[in-house]
Amino acid sequence: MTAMTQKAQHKNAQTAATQNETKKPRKILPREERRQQLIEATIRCIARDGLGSTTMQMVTKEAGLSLGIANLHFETKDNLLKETLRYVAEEYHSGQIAIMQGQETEDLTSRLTALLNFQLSQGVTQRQKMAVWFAYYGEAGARPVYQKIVSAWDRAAAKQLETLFEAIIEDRQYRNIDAADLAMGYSALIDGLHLALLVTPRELTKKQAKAIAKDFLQRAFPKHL
Amino acid sequence: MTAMTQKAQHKNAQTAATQNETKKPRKILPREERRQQLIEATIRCIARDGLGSTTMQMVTKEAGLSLGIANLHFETKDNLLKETLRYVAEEYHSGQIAIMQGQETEDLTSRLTALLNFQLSQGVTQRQKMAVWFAYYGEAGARPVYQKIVSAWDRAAAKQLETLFEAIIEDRQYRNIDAADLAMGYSALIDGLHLALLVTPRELTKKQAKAIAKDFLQRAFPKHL
DNA sequence: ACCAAGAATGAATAACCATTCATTCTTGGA
DNA sequence: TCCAAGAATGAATGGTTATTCATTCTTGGT
Repeated sequence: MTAMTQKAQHKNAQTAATQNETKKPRKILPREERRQQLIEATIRCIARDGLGSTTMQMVTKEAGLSLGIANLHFETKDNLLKETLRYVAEEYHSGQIAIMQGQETEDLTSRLTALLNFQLSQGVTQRQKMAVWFAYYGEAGARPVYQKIVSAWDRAAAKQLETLFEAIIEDRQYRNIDAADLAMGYSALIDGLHLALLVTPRELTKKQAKAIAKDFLQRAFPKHL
Repeated sequence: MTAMTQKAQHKNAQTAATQNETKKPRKILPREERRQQLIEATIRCIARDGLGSTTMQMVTKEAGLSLGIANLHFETKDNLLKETLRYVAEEYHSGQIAIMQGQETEDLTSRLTALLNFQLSQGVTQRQKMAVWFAYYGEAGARPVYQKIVSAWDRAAAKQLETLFEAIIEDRQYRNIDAADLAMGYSALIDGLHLALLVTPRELTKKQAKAIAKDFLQRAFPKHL
């Protein structure tokens, strides 16, 4: 390492994210923008190659940047992965919560269908997102940090769903229904459908998944659906 | 680092699996026995440390054996992981199938509850098993091999469940129920409950999970449950 | 136009890990 | 009892990866 670094000329530089070309015009951007860029590259890598075999080299190349940049903005790989999970968890859960407590409509039925449509929407059910989601769940058993990141959002969403179900039960006086249990069951059903869409997409279309989820709600709340 | 790594003598040797003691009596066993021993050690490692950070060193130490033994019996790490998944998948799915097509009872209702009790039994829902299960699902998006290993069993179990539901529908002439969709919904619910038991065990007991699954079936087949 | 601050780069480093294989040990058959 | 077959061991190897940091480049303020 005493010798000068003579980098010679290798200028094949393919910046995958935004298709650049022959050279490499170094660009300086604000911290937050770079972080976002790296998080999104990380999502793409995890979806394509799995959480286990995603490397810094892959992520930074996917982002069209240099190897050292991830450590510059996230300190460690571990941090980058945690921030990526945080981003995906926040996107999904805050979307749900917004619908459930949103003022757009007081109508309980349409709020319910809006929730269902969001949970099985194109945006949420794209392979990329679901792959990331389950990659983290797969490691959650061994990494309490991941559980902690998700659990705060998760609990909030569960609470909201329970409240919504309680309102529906009250609205038309359903009998022998426990809002908490039903909410847990519905959430589990949605998770299970996401998993099926990811692992066996041949056996289940998104349309079918929606029909199945709607069926669940119809059986529970026949007076509303 | 050109010098030899002279880590001297560290003979604390703890063979975690079967608590051995001071020395190390080498033992020779038939191939199948060793393979099983290593698969079980692998399961424990994946559950404890995650699929991503499970190393050969950990697995062989967990089994109380030497580093080279896994390669001796499984050729590669990749193979060991595949065989481990195959073992877990077979155990779970063949258990289900045995119940569904078993001759023990012709009674549809008790067959249904037997299935449910198995799917949420102590054996199936122990952290160790579920952690392995979801660790593999997490990588399935990026590793078609894993999908293939599970999919054959999965399809068989799905077919059986559909047949069972068809028989139940026929038995008491339920109307407006699609056996295939309902079977898919039920399977998704069970998967989702397994996930919840793994990731948020604080929010869901096994008893609760059983109640929720039974609830689903009761709503679908009120004349049977 | 110029320059200092600091953003970006990537070669080098140090650590880790799967796999190999020379050697040691075990055991069933003679 | 003795020995050959082959099971088990673990140090060594080669490849991969996260992380560091000296160097280069960009840009906003003057």
